Amino acid sequence: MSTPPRDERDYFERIYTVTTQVPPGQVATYGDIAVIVGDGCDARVVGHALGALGARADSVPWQRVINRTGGISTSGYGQREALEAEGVTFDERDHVRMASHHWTGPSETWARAHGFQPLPPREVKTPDAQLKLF
DNA sequence: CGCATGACGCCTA
DNA sequence: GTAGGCGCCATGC
Repeated sequence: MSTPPRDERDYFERIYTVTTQVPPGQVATYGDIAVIVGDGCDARVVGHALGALGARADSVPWQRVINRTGGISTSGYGQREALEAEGVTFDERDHVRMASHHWTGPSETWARAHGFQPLPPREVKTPDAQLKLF
């Protein structure tokens, strides 16, 4: 297939759909959502889409989407409060404990069924891995 | 059609 | 580890 035209630039709808898949007690980064949506989607676009939720904020768990540093990018929406209510824990720096709550992405079956892409495995930081350049 | 903005991310100092 | 700058894409005017 050359240049997947897709149906339309339903980036917003796709972003909302993927975000809804994030289970309670877990969080995903804007970049993660962008990768899952694929098709040129970018973390910036994800933030834009979530910001445009409006009344649909009640149907989409936007609170489970945070920045790559594990911090809350929003302000005045009680995002941290909502996450804590789900069991998400924060450290002293107001950062989510990603090691314990970072979403591993949708199941391969679900992703393919909806035309999305599963989240690639994250590199596990190990002391030995640093020495293994190739 | 071009400029400015934004709930981001990566690199460098 | 913290601070600043550039790049990314889509949307709105």
